[in-house]
Parts: sequence; structure tokens; C-alpha cells
Amino acid sequence: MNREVRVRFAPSPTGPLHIGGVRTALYNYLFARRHGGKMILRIEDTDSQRFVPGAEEYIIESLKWCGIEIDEGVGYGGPHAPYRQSERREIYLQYAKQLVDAGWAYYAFDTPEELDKLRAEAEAAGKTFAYNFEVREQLATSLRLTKEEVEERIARGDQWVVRFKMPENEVVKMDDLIRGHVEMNTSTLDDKVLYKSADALPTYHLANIVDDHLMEISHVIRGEEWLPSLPLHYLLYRAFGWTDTQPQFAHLPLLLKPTGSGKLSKRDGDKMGFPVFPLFWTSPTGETARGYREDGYIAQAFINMLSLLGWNPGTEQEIFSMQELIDSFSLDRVSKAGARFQPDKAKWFNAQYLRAMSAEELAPYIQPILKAHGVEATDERAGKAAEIMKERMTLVTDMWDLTSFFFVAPTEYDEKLAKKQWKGENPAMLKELAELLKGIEDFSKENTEAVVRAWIEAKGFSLGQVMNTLRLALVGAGKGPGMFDVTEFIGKEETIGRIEAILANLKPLE
RNA sequence: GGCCCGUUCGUCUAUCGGUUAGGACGCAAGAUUUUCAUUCUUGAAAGAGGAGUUCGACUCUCCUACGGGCUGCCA
Repeated sequence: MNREVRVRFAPSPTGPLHIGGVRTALYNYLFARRHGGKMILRIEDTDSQRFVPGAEEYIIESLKWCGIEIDEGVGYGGPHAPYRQSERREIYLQYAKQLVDAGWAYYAFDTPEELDKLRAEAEAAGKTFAYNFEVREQLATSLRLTKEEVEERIARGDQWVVRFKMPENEVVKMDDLIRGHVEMNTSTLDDKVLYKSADALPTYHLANIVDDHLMEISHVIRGEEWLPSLPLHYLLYRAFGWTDTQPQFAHLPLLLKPTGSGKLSKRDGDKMGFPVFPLFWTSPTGETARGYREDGYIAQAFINMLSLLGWNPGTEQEIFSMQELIDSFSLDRVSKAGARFQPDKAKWFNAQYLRAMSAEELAPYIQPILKAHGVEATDERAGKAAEIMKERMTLVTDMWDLTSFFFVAPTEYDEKLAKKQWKGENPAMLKELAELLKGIEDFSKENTEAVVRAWIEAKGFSLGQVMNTLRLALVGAGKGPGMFDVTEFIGKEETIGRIEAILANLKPLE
């Protein structure tokens, strides 16, 4: 069957979007673009208890920052609107009832407390309680109660849920685009809740199948944690009679903690000093979490790094633009095993992106940093400063330390370097160098360098001696680019000014 | 506990029965360098274990071990 590719990213607004979620969104997006299909953003807010204000906006902003474009969905509209499940309540109730009428589901009146008790009892007996074919006829369900009793309970306002009537001892045969053929016996599965009257909302399972069907989703690409519910989802498609248009499934390997065991979590980031979220997040209760953007990562570097966690192109290429990812992405090359997230590699990618950028591209990143330090500079100069230093950068946030001396004269001098250089004949030598510099008309780095080198040679100084003393005066520390990059950038007047400042302010040590 | 998925250097991974098991991050050593970096060269580093199938297995099958996920009126 050849139909239009339509995929969806369907997060739940229970908090900030985790990098595992971003990767799922990315793979969906790459798949959609690769096949000329559509990318849909659906918000699955069917858990009224766990809803977190601001999470939805965070998700949308994160995807935008990452360059993952949405064709239809919350915040974008589209032919299947609304895309927020809480706004589709009526739809689900109708389908839940349809399932009950067809004998695929039933009403259950157990209270949460009663279920807790059953679970506790089973646990005490060393077993696990399962709401399934063995118990459903003994519990307060429409399978045991008469039609009148059921109607009466509903009419008087008893809370109820609709549960799926999982068939007994049937082998469900499934196909996964990443894992291949998978089989599961329904007797090991339980009767999942599909709809709850308490908040008049469906659970994930019902909402998901109904919406994927109505929104004509062709491929469901989601995390591996969903694999155990795949048989239920297959059976739901069958129960609704939608098997002919059922989407194909692909379950992605999970992102694991850098060390230790388990899925990556927010805690890991706090503990090990790296972000697990794309953007900085502040929860309604005031808790915060760092983000890749604020930590100084370039969006495309972040995406590039994520793209390779669980997928590889089969070539040795590592640096990919979004378009290159789209052109080479394929679910065939997604790996099966979970991938440990490695913060160091994220830094390496960022450094690679930074050094590939031009002065014009760097300007927008350095400008806010300069402004925050009270420096006003033209985009051209700001970008140029960053460009000169880009090979030394790992993160955008390194920029101030790396370039401040281009804009601000040193206010103090590095002790170690001063001790080494600011002694003996060096202060006098520097004074003489200032006189030499005053006489240079063309202050370009090429010309200045030629003149100064000739002078050094004529005077019999060593290059290191002169350069390091000059560095002390102009930069104030043992860092920075070649000295002639500095002199050209700050210009003749400032160069001489800084030399005069050190001569006036710093006493020779010795 | 039950069910399901997985298992190649420390980490991300290539290999789709025959390779000196390749690359990248990180690490180490050396070279370059006016500082700090960069860059370059080199190095250490892997098929979980056991049975099969086969002329031949990292690759296929089974068992074991280990890792992960699920087991909610959460997604």
C-alpha cells in the first residue's frame, strides 16, 4: 500500500521536553521530510493530574530552536484540528462506547482504593495482580453485573472506566520496522483502561489509536518503552476494524545514562553537569533546569549529536546539516540497543560547528555576550573577534573569556606572566617598542609584524621575550591569538595606550 | 516475580559467513607553536560465556549470563 507519509510527535505536557523526546521528534521529522510527508505535533494531555502549565509552550519553542518544523498541530493548525487531546474529549467517549457495544470492552466500577487493595494483597502473597480474564468476571464490571445494574450505577454518578477485554491465549503477530517480527501471547497482558469517567478523558492507548487513525498517521515512530503495549494497539485497530489503514510501527532504542544504569533522567544532568533539556526551564513551582541553548550549544550541533545516538549513515561522515540528515536518514539504519548519552561528544560537535562558522555567522552569538558585559561593538568587529578565536571555543559561553581583551584593556596583570616578563630590560624594551609602533603608518597585521620582526632582529631580542612582554601589556595574561592579530584589531592608538598604561601602573618585579 | 527487547574498544558505532575487526569521542606519547589553544603523527583499547550449523562465524540457531523496558483510572 502506497500512501502519503504522515508521522506525529505526540508528547505529554508533564514537564520540559527531555533530549530523548527531542531525538524521537527528530527521527520523526527526518523520516517525514525524507519521504516528502507531513510532520504532526499532537499534545497528549489526557492525564489531568500530571499536567504542567508551560510545558506545551516549552515543547513548541524547543522544536523551533532545534529546527524541527511542524506541518500540522498544536500552534500550527491543520485539517484535523484540534490537535490537543483535551479538546477532543467527545470523540473518544463515542469510540469507547463503540468498543463496549461490540463486546471488545466493558465498564468497570472498581475504585482506585479497591484496586490498590487487590494489588497489595497479591503482593503480600508473592504475586502480581493483573486485571485480566482471570478476575474480570468476579469484579464489579459490566461482564458480571446486569445491564440494569450498570445503567443504574452510571446514572447515580458512580465513577467508571472502560477496560479493553483482552482475548485469552491468542498470539498477536506484529511487525516492527526496527525490530522485525515480534510475537506476544495475550494471556500475559492485562485489561487496560481505555477511558475514565472521573475526568472524562481517554487514556493514552485509546486516544492514541483513535487519533492516529483519524489523523491518517502512516508511521508511528516512538520510544521502545511502548513496545509492550504494541499488542494492545494492534488489537485496538482490529477491534475498530481499521487494520487496513493501521500505521507501521518503529520502536526506537532508549537513551541511557552516561554512567550507571537506567534511562537518562533530569537528575543525571544535575549530578554530572550537563543539560538533559534543550532549553532552560522554570517550572511553575520555581524549579529550574539548565538547557543546551543557554549552556552555549549551537542548535545544529546539538541536533547533529542527537541524530547519531541510535542511528548512523553507514559512512564515516559525522558532521551533518539538517538537509544532509534528511537526505541520508533511514529507519533501516537505526540500531536496536539503547545508546548511552555521552556529554563529551556533544562538546566536540559544538566545537566543530563553531569553528566552521564565519564572522557574520558568529556575530549574533557573541553580540548578546558583549552587551551583557557592557561592550558596544559593531557586528563586524564582534564577529571578527569571535572568528579570530573560534578554534579555541567549545561553547558559545566561552566567548567572553576568549575575546574580552579585544574590547577592554587589561585592568590587572596575570601574576605568573608578569613575574616572568616584567623584569630586567623588558620594561625599557617595551617602551622602545611603543616608540617604534608610533612610527608605523600601516597598522595592518602583516605590515606591523614585518616591521617589528625586523626591529627584533636588529636589536637582538628573542621573539618570545618581546611577544610575551607585549602580550602582558595588551592582553594581561598568557592567552590569546598571535600578537599582531591583537594589535591590528585594537588599532594603533589603543595598542600604544595599553603599553603606556602598563609602564605607568606596573612596577618592574625584581 | 512475569512478559518483551537487547549485548563489537571506557563511550557512540561500521561489519549484513572468509577483514591485520574500520571510524569517531575520550585517554596517552611525540611533533609544530610568541602565550593559551589549535593542528599533525603515533599508541593503548572490543566481538559476554557455552553449545551447535558450516570447509569457515562477530555475523545464523539454541541455552546461560548480563543490561534495559513494561507490568497504573502515567504517558
